[in-house]
Amino acid sequence: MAKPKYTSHVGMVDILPDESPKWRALENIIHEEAVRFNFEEIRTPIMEQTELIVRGIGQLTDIVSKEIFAFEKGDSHYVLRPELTAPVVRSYVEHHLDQRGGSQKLYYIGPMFRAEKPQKGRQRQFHQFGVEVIGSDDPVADVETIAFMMRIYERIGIRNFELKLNSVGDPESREAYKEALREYLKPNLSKLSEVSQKRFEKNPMRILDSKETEDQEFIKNAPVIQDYLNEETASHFEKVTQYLDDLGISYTIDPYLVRGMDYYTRTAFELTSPDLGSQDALAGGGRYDLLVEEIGGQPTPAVGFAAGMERLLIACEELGIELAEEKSVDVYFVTLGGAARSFAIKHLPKLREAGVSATMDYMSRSMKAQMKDANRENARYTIIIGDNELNEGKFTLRNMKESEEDSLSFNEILTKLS
RNA sequence: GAGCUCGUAGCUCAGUUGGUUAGAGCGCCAGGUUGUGGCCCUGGAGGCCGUGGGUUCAAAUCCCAUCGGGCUCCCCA
Repeated sequence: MAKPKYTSHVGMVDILPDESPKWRALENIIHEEAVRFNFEEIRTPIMEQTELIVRGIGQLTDIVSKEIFAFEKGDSHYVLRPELTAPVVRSYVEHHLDQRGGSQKLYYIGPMFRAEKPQKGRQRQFHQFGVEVIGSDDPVADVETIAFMMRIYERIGIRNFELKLNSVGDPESREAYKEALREYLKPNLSKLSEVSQKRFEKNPMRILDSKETEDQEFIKNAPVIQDYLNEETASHFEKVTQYLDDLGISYTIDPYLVRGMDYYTRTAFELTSPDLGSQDALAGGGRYDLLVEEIGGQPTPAVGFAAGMERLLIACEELGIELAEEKSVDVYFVTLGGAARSFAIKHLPKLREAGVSATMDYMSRSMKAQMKDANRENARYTIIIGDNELNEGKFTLRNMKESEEDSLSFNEILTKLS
């Protein structure tokens, strides 16, 4: 097939009419559950200042170092947002949302951008939904965040997954642990992979997350952060696990779980699914108690997660879960001749005002073609209008499923359908 | 950034050791039925065989390059 002159950019896909209903169904579920959890929606711009993303996520992360779409215009440095935690925190600080009182329970749905090579479950423009609870230190916030995430999958019917949990420590225990880790790795530093060596000074914990083969034997026997958590952090983590147990949410503790963004502290979690292939992370998140201050606000604890919507839909596909109902329309006007067409166009609004979805042929086609179109559109009823009907003021209402017809006035039809 | 693999109609795919006007199913349009959809029958439209170059009397088919898709590694949603 010859390539069309214009195509979408690599890794940026159109959501076509056959696909969009399931997206809307998913969005509706997220909005509904958010209401039940009393989370409020926040919408931020697609672009942010480059500096915010670099500072927020971390200079050395993969996201910032190689996956960002950035450009300049005049003196401004724009970046297409690769994730939404840093932008939401920016908004929180910029608009003093702390002044609304209490903790802010925010959620979002929207497109994100990362300049990666696309593959299954990975696009350059993709969609996430997520939650950010800003202002609470309480393990309840961690667990409610996780519970919201799990609730979405539960409601959709995706149950085949693993929730991995870890604590990456507060600043104090983290420093102690990093020191121990450096101490442990130092003798073999030159044997580690290049990436890991680069991370050694600034972020040795990411080494634990390494998939490089030469790193594995050192990771295997590395000290575990749990042994370095101070009392407060350990007790926070224990409360999180206890609440999760109370809720019947099962998880596995993975002491080497380290997430891709530098801002995480204490609770970290990740949800993976065997139905996804190699890009198996459905969702991930954790606490980021230092980020608000890093971005210029008051020291404020926070926790959140982000979930990939394409990946969720892939899992649905694998599991045979249909999110959207078949398309349909209540009424299709089948018109014969100009008078019938002008009658139809005048009466469409009356049906719609009554809450009945209604359409008609736009192409002046034969009756047979109109009936065929009505069938394709999955119309519940056709209203057939010709000269006979117009003269008598009675129209043929055809039930398409039952293949039964009635002769009724328009008002009778309106009453019957609304 | 690296590897593997695939590009033929809107979609899914045939196309023999290179050999005349490149095919099927589905979908689309029309007719069979001058006022009735789905099922059926008939017909039609729709192809620079991804693109460029090479080999050959002859290329969808062989070779090279290039672009695009899919999958994998890395990393992440």
